[in-house]
Amino acid sequence: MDQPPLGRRAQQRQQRLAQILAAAEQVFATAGFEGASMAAIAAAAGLPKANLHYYFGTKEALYAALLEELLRLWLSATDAIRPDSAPDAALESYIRAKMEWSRSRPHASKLFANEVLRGAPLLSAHLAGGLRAQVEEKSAVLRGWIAEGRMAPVEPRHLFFAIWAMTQTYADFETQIRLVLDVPALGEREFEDGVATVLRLVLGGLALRA
Amino acid sequence: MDQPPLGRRAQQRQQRLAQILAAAEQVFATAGFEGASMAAIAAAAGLPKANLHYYFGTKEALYAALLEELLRLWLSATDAIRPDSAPDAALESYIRAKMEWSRSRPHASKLFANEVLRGAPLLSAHLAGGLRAQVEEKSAVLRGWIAEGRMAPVEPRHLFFAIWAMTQTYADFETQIRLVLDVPALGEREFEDGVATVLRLVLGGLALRA
DNA sequence: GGAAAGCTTGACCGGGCGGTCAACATAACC
DNA sequence: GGTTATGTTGACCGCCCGGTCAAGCTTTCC
Repeated sequence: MDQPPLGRRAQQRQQRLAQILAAAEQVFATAGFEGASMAAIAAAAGLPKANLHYYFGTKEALYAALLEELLRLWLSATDAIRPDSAPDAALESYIRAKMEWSRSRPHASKLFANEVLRGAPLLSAHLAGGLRAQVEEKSAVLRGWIAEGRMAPVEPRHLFFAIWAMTQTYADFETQIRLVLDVPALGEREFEDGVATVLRLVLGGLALRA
Repeated sequence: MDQPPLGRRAQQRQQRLAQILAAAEQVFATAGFEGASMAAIAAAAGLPKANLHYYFGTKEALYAALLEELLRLWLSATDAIRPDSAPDAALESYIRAKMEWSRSRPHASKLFANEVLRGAPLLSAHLAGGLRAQVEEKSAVLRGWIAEGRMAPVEPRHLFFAIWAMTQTYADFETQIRLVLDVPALGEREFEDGVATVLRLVLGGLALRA
């Protein structure tokens, strides 16, 4: 919005903040809030520990800042679901976006999973607020499609739960999937198979496919 | 297998072990391994902390014992999937069993989720061993059904990932589901809707339903 | 150029953690 | 009943954690 010349100081500050947040995302995601130590995050960021406290104050504040930032991205994925969309194309686009998010930002997904597992102490307000409102809005669209006979009848909110679960599992449970598939890491192949499976279940289950 | 008379001492020992494991399951599930403290588990069990160490030695040993016990139950749910079963009945039975497990033992499911999120440091051997073998075995059954034209072609292992994700989400992400649905707790109604949704997606997606 | 404001960092602190132990209590065995 | 094996527990320990701070450094502003 407003960046006049943006002085050298402000520039370095932005970079430091991003540097710390990136390190925190990685450490928090795999260690959880309690398991992560400020020392470990500092080491991952290549900065002294006291520096993190200068910018974020407390561990919890750093964690909260990270969650807020990621939640903004997370909520912006349902754009394709609009009343005038074609149901199959809209859902396919949504599923592909979710899957791509799991692939490109697995740490973010794991971070959410950790937070929700813990009872979402810092996120419950957002879940009951912004997320719930968005689900209600998009559910209304789906109910419209169902009423018009354009897709099979389902409880739309539970459909969202199912889609979230199936797509995020490729990030959150990556370890398990990797070990069962006996591959060193999830690659193109695995994600393509995953997308194909999820699309088949959702589109097929909703009678949006031959 | 072998319980002769089973003396008073051995009886009390069994009870103590169960008592500690039950408390540990609850605390580890919501706090994670690092977040849980032996003091908290002891308090939940109504025993002094030193008593837990007498029976299990270390925190990690207690955690490992718990995981092993729960894994045994977890692996016993695929019994319905056999070559001579009807695909739709077998998968429906499997899904219902998984969903019931999420409902009756949410702590156990959360415990697994926590462990896998952390990279499964204590479970990776079992995942690459027993679980993988079981998935391969059951996948072979599904491939047989597909070859006979009794269900739509899918990568069976990814189908399992999808079913696990959809069913376990009702335990692991219970907080999120509860907040989005705006209910104080997940009850019969919510689980029935969940079962119906998962069944529709899986059976419909695999062309096992009208 | 000099003062003020913002940033960096090693050293330090109290508290809570997992784990230990010695002293005691209770059950089992002859 | 006395001896031994097993269970119980409060008190304690060293360690690592999140957080603080003062001293020094760098940029900004006049």
